[in-house]
Amino acid sequence: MADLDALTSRQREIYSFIRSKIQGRGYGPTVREIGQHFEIKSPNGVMCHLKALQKKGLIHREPNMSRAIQLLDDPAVAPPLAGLKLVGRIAAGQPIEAIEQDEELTFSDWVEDGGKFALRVIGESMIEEHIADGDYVVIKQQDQARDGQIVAVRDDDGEATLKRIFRDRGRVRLEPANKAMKPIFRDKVDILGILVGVVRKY
Amino acid sequence: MADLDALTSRQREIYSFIRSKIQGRGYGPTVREIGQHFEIKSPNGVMCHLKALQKKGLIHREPNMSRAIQLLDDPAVAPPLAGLKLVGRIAAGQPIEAIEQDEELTFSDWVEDGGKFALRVIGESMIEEHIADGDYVVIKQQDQARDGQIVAVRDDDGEATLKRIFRDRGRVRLEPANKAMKPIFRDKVDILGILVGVVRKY
DNA sequence: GAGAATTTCGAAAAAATGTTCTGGCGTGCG
DNA sequence: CGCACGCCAGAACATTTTTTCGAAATTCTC
Repeated sequence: MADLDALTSRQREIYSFIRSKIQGRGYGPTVREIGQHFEIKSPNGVMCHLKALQKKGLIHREPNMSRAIQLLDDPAVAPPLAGLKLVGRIAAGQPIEAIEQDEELTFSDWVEDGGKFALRVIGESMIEEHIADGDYVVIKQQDQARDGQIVAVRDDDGEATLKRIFRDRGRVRLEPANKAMKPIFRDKVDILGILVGVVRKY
Repeated sequence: MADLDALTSRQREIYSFIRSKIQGRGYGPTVREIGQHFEIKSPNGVMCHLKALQKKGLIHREPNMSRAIQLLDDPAVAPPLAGLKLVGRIAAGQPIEAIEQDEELTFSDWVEDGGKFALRVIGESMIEEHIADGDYVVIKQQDQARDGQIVAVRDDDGEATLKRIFRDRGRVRLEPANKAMKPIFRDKVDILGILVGVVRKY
């Protein structure tokens, strides 16, 4: 990635103006449009900045062509990963924005890789695992599971159910995480996938 | 969405040429560029098609401006939402892929709107709300909160802490969701935001 | 077949746009 | 201080680009 630090503040302004135009309406600004927005009365003033941006590798231009500005590190090509800034600790007195955030809470691993789906939790059968009624569980599709894993299985009635799985002398034991409920035993179960995440929305 | 069926084959060709240019290099073609590509020797030939496309509502043009073509049903404006298929019930015997999925579990509301951040939960203070150690909470930044809401507040030591908030005779009571812990009272608290989501990854 | 819509050509006018040159102002640096 | 550099004004020029006018071939419809 091109280092934005090497830009002057003016150049950064102009760069993001160009970007906003391209993303906002689908085509970039002309030299004069840029000048008008920043109250630069001479096209040459803008030309200087464009040349600087070009030299620093942020944009590419075709000579003698109107609006022919390409953004080189185009985020449209590499769409922003769906993520949230992960703020682990809050330094006293500092605004949140100032905190160093080198981590992100991303959902791309759930969304992009495929082979996963979500299921809305009904009931309290996994409440001791802190999976509550109304939560969503993210399930990775696979038909095998190891002992002790939490799996989504297809129940007798065709509904999906979430249980911890154990093999028990040739049979399968499905154990809820709720003392008020009893484990169920089956000779064979239809595993839909294993639990990889929980999401709750308020 | 505009019905592409109403287009002649020529118009469809030209429309997708414009689209490919915009998406490929970031700026659209000029009238002449379109003409050159389709071997239309007169700019007016192209103008006709552009006017037709405009009348049919597929593009928008600004008069007297070069390359000022906007695609109206632009899919780049509505990027694919990050989401998981939401499978509420599993029909017996059918493969998962075959289930009707009209709902999705999306994270775009957390990611796109801004003003939100994530915090890793340390400890068991909210365990009765089924927010466990190691979970991530999604916080919407705001400095006000209503009684009973779960909020992230900046603690004395500068750390963030998650508590349920109540106003109690001029003072603020912060109540953990854990019987083993006692509520704390403060004259004034620094609210970082309110809880809007919980995410757990296995 | 008449008429409308689609498609194209050719030429020319008008406007927009990119480019270059000259000059000026300020800031930081050796 | 001289000098490089960022920043901009103003004017002039070359090109590109849009737009219009007039005309025609083709296809489709009523």
